Amino acid sequence: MSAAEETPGAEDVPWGEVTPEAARRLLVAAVEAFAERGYHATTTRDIAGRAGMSPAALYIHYKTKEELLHRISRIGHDKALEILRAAADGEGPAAERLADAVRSFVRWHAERHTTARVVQYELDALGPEHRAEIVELRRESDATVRRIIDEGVAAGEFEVPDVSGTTVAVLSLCIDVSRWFNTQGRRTPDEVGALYADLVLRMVGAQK
Amino acid sequence: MSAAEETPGAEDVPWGEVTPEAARRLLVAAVEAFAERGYHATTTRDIAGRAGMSPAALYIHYKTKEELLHRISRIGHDKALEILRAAADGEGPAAERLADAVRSFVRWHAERHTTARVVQYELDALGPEHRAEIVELRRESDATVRRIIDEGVAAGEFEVPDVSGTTVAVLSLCIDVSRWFNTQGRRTPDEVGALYADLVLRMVGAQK
DNA sequence: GCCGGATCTAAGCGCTTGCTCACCCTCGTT
DNA sequence: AACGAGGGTGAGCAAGCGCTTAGATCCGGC
Repeated sequence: MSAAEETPGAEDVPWGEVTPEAARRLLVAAVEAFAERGYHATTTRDIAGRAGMSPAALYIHYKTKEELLHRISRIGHDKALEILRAAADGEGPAAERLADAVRSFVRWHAERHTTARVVQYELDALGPEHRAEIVELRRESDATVRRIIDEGVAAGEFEVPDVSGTTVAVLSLCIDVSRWFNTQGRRTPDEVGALYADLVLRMVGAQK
Repeated sequence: MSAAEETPGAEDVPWGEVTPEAARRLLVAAVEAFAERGYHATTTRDIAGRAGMSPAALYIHYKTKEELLHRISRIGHDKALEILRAAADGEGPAAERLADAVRSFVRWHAERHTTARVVQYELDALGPEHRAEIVELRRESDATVRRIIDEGVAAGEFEVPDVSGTTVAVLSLCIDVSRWFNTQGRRTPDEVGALYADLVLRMVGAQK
C-alpha cells in the first residue's frame, strides 16, 4: 500500500479534514473526553492518554487546550450550518424544506450526540475571539431557519404569529436532542428526526 | 429591630429555606458562579469571595464544593416539580392544564435562568448517589407531564401519535429556555411562557 | 465577669493542572 | 554514511486547586 496517501475519501469520514493522523486522533479523543466530563474537567493528560500519546505530544499539534476546543467547535458548527442550508436551499414547498431541515439537523444531533454536546454546550469555555466567531455561525443558522418559516408564511402554508420566537423554539428543540439522546435508548436517530419534523410542522400550523 | 428572627416570610423568597444567612449567601454566590463559568471552572475561593468571606468559611457550612451543588440542584428540582404538579393537579380540561404547566415552567426557567442553568446542566458534576437522587426527580417531572398528555388524549382533546416522545420534546423545549434566555433580551419571561404554551398546544394537536 | 459554642480567618499542605524543555528516534534525500 | 526536519518522549516547573488546621473574635447565659 502507498504510504504517502492522506485520508482517502476524506469528505464523509467524520473528522477527515483534520490532518495529520496524530492530530485527528487527539481531536477525536478530546471530543470524547469533553463530552463525557466537560471541557474544564478534562485534563490534557486524559486527552493524550486516550490518543495513546504522552501529554507533551498534544502541544506539537495544538498550541493550547482551548485551540482544540475551538477546532472541534468550528468544524461542528460548519457542518451543522451546511446541513440546514442544504435543506433550506432545496426545492418544493416550505413545509417540505422545514421538515427536511429539522429531520436532518435532529438526526445529526442524535447520531453524533457526542460531538454535538461539545459543540453546543461548551461555547462559554472558548476565549472571547473564538467565541465571537462561533456566535456568528449560530446567527447564520438562526437566519437560515427563519427564512424557511418566513417563506412558508408568505406562501400561506404556515400560520405563525411570532416568527422569530418560533425560530428560536425550533432550533432550541433540535439542539437539546444532543443533551438527552442516548445510543442505548429506545429510539433511533431516524425515528427522533421523523417525530421532531412532525412536531415542528404542527408548531408552524402547516396543514397536514 | 429584633435580631433573632430568621428569614421572615420564608416561603416565597428564592432561597428562604437555606439558613443561617451566611450559608445562604454562599449558596447564592455559588449559583451565580456556577451559572457563569460552570461547576468545574468555579473555585471555592471565587464562591467565598463573592459572598464576602474567606475560602475557609465555606467549609463551616458545607462539607465539600459538591455538597453545595447538590443543595442547589435538589432545591431547584423540588421547585420545578412542584410547579409542574400544581398545574397538573388543577381543574379544567387537559389543554388548560398543559398550557398552565408549560407557561409556569417556562416562566421559572426564564425568570430564574441563572439557577435553572445550574440545575439543568450541571447534573454530571454530581457524585453518583446525589446524581441518582436528582435523576429520580426528573423522572417524576416527566411522569407528571406525560399524565396530562395521556388524559388529554383519553378525553379526545389531543391528537398525539407518540405520547412519550412528545413528552420528552415538551420538557426539552422548556428546559432549554434557561440556556438561551437573557434578561437583556427582547422578551419577558411572561411573553416566552405564553408563546411556548401556544406552541405546545399546537404540538399536541389541541383544537383552538 | 467569665465561659463555651459557633463563626470566621491566615496560613498553608499535598496534589494536580496546563504547559515547556532537552533530548531521541525515524525518515526520505543526498 | 551523513543529514536535517518533523513527530515523539520523560521529567518537571510555576501556578492554582480543594480542603485543613490553629487560633482570633463574637455573643448569649450563668
